[in-house]
Amino acid sequence: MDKLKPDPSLLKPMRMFAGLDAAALQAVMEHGQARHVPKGGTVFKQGDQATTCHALIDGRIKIQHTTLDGQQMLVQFVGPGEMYGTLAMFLAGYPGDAVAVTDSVELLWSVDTMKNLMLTYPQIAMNTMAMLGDRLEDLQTRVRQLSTQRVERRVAYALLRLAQQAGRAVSDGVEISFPLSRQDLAEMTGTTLHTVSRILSAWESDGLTAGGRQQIVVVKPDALLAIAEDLPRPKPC
Amino acid sequence: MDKLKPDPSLLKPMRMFAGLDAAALQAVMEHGQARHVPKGGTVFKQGDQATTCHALIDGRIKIQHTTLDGQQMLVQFVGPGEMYGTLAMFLAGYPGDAVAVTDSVELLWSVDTMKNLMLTYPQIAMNTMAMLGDRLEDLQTRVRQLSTQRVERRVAYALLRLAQQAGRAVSDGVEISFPLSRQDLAEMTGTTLHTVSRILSAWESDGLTAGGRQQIVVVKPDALLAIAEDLPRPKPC
DNA sequence: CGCGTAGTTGAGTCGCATCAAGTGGAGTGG
DNA sequence: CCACTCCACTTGATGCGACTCAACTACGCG
Repeated sequence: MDKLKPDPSLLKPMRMFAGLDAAALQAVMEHGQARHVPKGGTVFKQGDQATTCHALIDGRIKIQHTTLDGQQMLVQFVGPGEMYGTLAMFLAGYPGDAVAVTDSVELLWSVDTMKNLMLTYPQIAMNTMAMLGDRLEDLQTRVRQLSTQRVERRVAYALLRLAQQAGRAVSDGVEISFPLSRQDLAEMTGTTLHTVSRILSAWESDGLTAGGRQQIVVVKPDALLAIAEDLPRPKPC
Repeated sequence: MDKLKPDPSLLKPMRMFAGLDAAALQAVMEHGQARHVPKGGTVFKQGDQATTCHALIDGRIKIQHTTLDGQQMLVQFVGPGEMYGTLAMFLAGYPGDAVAVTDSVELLWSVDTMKNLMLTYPQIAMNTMAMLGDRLEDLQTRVRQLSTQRVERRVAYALLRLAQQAGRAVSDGVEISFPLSRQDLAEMTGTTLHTVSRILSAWESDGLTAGGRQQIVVVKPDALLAIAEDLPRPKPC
């Protein structure tokens, strides 16, 4: 909860505030506040009255839903520069939990403040709609995959996506740059940790991936892509 | 493509234009145009450059995605008073096909016009975001169901939802008021028409539903609800 | 009357969830 | 420094839901 020095240039690369001039960015920044969230800390909880919306400066946050019967579903991983909790502005409460998977730094605004900013600078509203549109497309992709694709394909797709969003080049490939458990992958792809574990074991013995505890390295992205797109598998070399 | 008489009061009950005064509604209406779409007619096609957004006055439209490999997915049925094709304002092209399942009447605006209206009347943008938020919630429900629930539950849920949105009271229950095939239900719930057919046959012989060709009547909504929520099944009466 | 489209129903198969142990590394306390 | 205890992960065995393949029926329309 440390108060950090505000700096409008932080907002510059954020899609939500694209196209705003320096004065507007200054105004936005003045209405928000920065804080630190420790690893494992909760930013907001599912069902809570939505009073704030958030932008991640550094770290990684996961958004997770819990159903009435205890089933978990991982909605998304949020990286630096991305907004989260914005949906709550238009709904009764937060639709999921937000938990820091690594130490994180975020900016936050009250919902009322952000609504006023949107009315003052309609461009923010337009940008937000574009972001919501993208998320709708994403979710539709996910629905389509769940409806029509095998588990292995979905896991391959999820892993490639994570590598792209949060990959870090290492000696033998691209490593997901934050702790990611089999359970997380299972919740992202709508399967069980058992099945994910089996799939990763198989891939590992084929040399497609490597990794350890809560940590995965994509060694052969092209081979994974072939699985994700259901191309005929190349020679097992 | 008949030109129909514009009437601002048509917009009054629409969520997208909630909170606008008469003058604003008048302005919105003046920029749009009405037209007729015959049953089976296509309003827009997936991938087309998005140039228009739409509101349904009367009839029923279905929004459908087609994947590269030919798989179909039914995204939603649109009823009178609802907007569709709005998402396209923020994306490259229309994310799906829009096809009239009955003779329909719609209003349409060009995307540029609507964007200008949003900048002039930011309330429209706020309302649109709220609608997008609801759709996101819907899709998340769908993802959750696909991940965790059996087919029968999903079909029961879909049917109840349709009955609620587009139900018409008839002598022996509530009838879905537009032609709905098993294939449609299958595409909505992520299964095959075979499985849907089996399920409906079973329900029909238990007296939960009735129906014929492209037509379904919900006879015992409470029993269906029990299935949708996975409650212990009551006595087979 | 014949054709096309919508729906039904059976048999066979298999992907994946479920149940059930068991392993190994990381952190903790003695 | 070593034993203890989690917790993430692995791996086998088993069963079943639902997809696939394949006929077949019935309705509606020209």
